[in-house]
Amino acid sequence: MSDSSTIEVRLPDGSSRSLPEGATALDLAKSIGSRLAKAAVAAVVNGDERDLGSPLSNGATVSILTNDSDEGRHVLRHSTAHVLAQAVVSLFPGAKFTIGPAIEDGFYYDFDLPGGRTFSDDDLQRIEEEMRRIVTADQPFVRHEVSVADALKMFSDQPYKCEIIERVTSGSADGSDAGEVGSGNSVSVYRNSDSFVDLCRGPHVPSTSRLGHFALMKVAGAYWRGNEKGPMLQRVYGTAWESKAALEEHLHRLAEAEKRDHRRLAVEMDLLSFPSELGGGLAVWHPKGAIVRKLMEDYSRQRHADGGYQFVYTPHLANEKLFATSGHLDFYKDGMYPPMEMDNGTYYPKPMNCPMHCLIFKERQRSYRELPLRLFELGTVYRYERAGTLHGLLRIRGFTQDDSHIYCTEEQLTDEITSLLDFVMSVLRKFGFEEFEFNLSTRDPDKSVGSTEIWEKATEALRTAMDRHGVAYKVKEGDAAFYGPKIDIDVRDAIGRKWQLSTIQCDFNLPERFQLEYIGTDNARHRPIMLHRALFGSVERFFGVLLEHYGGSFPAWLAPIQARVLPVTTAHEDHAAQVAARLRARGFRTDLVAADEQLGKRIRNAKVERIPYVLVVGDEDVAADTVGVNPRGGDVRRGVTVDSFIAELEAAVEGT
RNA sequence: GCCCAGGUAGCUCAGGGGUAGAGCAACGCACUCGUAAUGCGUAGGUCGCGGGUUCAAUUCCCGCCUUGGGCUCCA
Repeated sequence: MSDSSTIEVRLPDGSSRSLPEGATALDLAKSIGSRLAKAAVAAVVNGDERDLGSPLSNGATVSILTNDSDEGRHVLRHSTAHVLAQAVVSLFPGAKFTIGPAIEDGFYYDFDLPGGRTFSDDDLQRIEEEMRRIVTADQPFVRHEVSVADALKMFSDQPYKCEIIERVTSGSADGSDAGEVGSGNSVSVYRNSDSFVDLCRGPHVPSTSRLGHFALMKVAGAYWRGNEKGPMLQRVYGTAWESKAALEEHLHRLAEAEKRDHRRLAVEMDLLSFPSELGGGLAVWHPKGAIVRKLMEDYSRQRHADGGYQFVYTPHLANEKLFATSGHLDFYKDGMYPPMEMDNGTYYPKPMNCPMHCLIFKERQRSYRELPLRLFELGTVYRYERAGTLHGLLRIRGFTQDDSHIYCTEEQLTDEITSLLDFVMSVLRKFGFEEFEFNLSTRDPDKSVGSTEIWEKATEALRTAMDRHGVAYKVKEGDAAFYGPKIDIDVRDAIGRKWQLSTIQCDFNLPERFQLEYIGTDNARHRPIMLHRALFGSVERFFGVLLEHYGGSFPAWLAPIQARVLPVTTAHEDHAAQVAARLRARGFRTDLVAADEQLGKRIRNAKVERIPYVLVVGDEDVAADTVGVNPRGGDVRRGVTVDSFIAELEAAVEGT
């Protein structure tokens, strides 16, 4: 088919196309269609991402990356990061630039500014203006392969780039370095003006004019290579999209997420607060937050009772000897509150409940007939989180785990984990989560206890359980806790964000340390295996996630107030009070707001408070024993009998 | 802990070297109203805390506390 002057390339749909020899990926895109050529940002040639300007070879399989695909946006963002670096280098002579990858929804670039200078918000504006100038200048991104020696010369005034080059070529690079430059004896660089060249593996868009729908978002500190002891760099975050509309949509999504911020909603809805007098990372629950929390906890207790768990309570403090035995003082001391001295002993607030549950197990001799023994506690723990990491309810210092420790035999392990997966998903579904992702964390040989055999057995049990369920999972190598492998379960919330909530962890360390034993059928002593598991994880954190998931509009069964009764005028207050009393008698959380203000205002207030049902009673309702029902997110219905509303509310509560 | 940005009335925020302002909320009065903000009035602040510069600091400078965004860490 092809002679010396044409080449043949294969397209993703299986078809082939002839092109003149020396044709580039862009030529290919143009030959397919002008719209494709316009949207093209890079190409995938035989599985590798390449610039559009790269010549194609005969027989290559080629697909064009367009700017509205994830991969295409990635290229777009990476190129925009380069423009950011170029702008900073031109505005801040002497600035050292380090790395600047594309990330979810955007990109960042880290800089080391001369004299430890930092960026201000004004700087960000100037940088953005300079970036727009560069985009308008339509500078081509031109790729060059250069030898390591030449690259080192080229970047002689850029120590961070030299470090990356050296690490890559010495083979000690990790993934992020390889991502910057590629690997081998030569490195690739991209030049897009006489004054700016950056080390990069590519690919990039053909020219800066292909960019433009971007915004710089914020400036933050970041350590070089993420190392706390390394230099603190200035990181500029930005976002970039293929079109103005996509950029605006993204900014809109951010604004929407901000409206759902659980800290904002917690104040607006009077749910809880973090008084500074109390200390960082410690919350107090106001009545409306407390009722929701109680409902969550009651539900959890009910499900655990149904699931064969036994409830226990343990104290908040323990003698240091307990945490020495459990190993927390060896492995977890940095995460613990400082000790207090009393009665010639040293006591610590507990960072976990497991050691105390082990004491309960150990308190008397156990038989195999008791296993699996499932101990459950809503146990409040205290962890010393570093000040800069605290974040509303999502990261706090005092929190309550829906914590359980299951003691079982090796043979029971797989079954137990299998039923746990059901249990977890069933409980989470009750809270409106439908999408789950599973992660299996395996052993880190440098930070683990226990024999290889038992790690393998436990990991296998976790795998088997997930396979039985047919759930897909990702493996995170080396991500396990020191005491055993685990399954972490992420959920997607109503606006698609991912939260890690539940965890199921195998532990063969604590049974060892506490010398836990049971008597088997063979009348001999055996060591049980222990499972740690939490569904909410932390009740506080789960509450925060729920608040954002529902955007404050709790379903009827969880809403602090389920129905509010509003008399149209003071003349209707008696009837309104009767309606409210009837609802309360049926166990519904109901209140009444008297006619001191106009009806419209009171309805508005109820809506702002996200109350599921607003009931209006006026003359007609007094006469007919009815209410006007104004449901959240629905239409007003007049003349509904109180009894039928009660049935409706009952159904709404049951249904969720 | 480190980098950046904040801290002004209960909340959201404006202001700015000459001892402070709005909207909402609160309170009072009038209005009694059928589905998302009635009107008028009153009260409310050591402008985060401490120090410095100045005739004068809420404003400028320094330190601390605290909140938020990141880094690191993590439920």
